[in-house]
Amino acid sequence: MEGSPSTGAAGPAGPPPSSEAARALREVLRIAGDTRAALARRLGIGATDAAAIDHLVSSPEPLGPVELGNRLGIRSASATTLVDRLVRAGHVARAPHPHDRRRLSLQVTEHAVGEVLEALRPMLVGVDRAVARLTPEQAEATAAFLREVADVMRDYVATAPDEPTQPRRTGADGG
Amino acid sequence: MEGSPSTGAAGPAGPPPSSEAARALREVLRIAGDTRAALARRLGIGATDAAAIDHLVSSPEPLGPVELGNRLGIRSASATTLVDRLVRAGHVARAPHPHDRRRLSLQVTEHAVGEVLEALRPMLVGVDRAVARLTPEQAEATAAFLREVADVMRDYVATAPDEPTQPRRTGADGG
DNA sequence: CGCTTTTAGCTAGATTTTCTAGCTACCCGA
DNA sequence: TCGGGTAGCTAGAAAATCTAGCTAAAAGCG
Repeated sequence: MEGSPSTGAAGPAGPPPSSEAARALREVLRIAGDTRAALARRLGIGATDAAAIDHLVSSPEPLGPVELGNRLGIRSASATTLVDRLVRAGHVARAPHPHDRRRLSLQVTEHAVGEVLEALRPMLVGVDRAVARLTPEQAEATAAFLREVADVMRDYVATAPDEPTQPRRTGADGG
Repeated sequence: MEGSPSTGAAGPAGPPPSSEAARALREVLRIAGDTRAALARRLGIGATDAAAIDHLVSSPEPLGPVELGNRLGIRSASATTLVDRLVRAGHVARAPHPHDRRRLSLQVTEHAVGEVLEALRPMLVGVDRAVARLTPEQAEATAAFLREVADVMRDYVATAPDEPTQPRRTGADGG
């Protein structure tokens, strides 16, 4: 995510952009971060809650609170509170895991899925319209490109430190 | 953001996917939301703080706390506290606006820009590598497609409500 | 110019969210 | 059966955001 700071903040000696495609992609990634907050506002919930529902509905296998917290980058205790919130709001239900009695299988309610789809519709419609403008060959090349980008981002997220690199300082010490 | 629940959760009778490209794009958008948190962890700051720096470095015109808060979807009071944090951490400096003495022009320090670029490098390298695999024609089509997607998302963010659609309930009332 | 309205930024106190620390129940391998 | 590791939860502390309201400066208008 996060755009191209060199052109925005550096002086006139900044390096030339590698390509228009890379520039456009970075812009997409930057705004994509903002769309999560926009979805949360449309749903009337917090950004983390919206991200949690997003993960739950798009994961091929059911998740429990701890695994959900890992994907969101929050602690297990925070994940428990998060799930409490989602259950209280009627977005999620706790179900037992079929094989492991320690675990829970979090189920997004049909109502919540419908709400999310409805809130996302304007964007999904616009995306489909953009896709429709591509020729089959262009669509195929774009899909392969995007899958590669997704792999890169997945790896970026996975290799991020589990904890902050410094103990989250509140005050200044060096003046 | 936010994946394609219909194809993931529906049974075998679900509608065919609109296209591989759309599916790949939705995956990219979903993961892009997570990369913001990953960047924040690498920088040792909060997700909002990382998003703020991102906006500041990629905005063509300088921003003040209030406008920054608008783009992040937070209140002006929270934006003041956010800027306090960033200034304390040495990531941002407050500078006077040249024409309007009410306003501030927030400047990202060179050190912070360097840190962000360093933290993003693995992803930017991977993106550039993916772009390099495209032919010039494919790159052009992809760039046009991504610009259109960015426009759609910008509009999606802009048309989101300023305030939550419901007063952020904490407890259940019907149960 | 003087007056009113609007805007940018800030402070104070309350609310919400996440964190650290630690606990129980359960799975798995020796 | 025993011991290590994992999933989920609770309690209290810390951090982030919010609401309400303030001052100063710009902008509009007689």
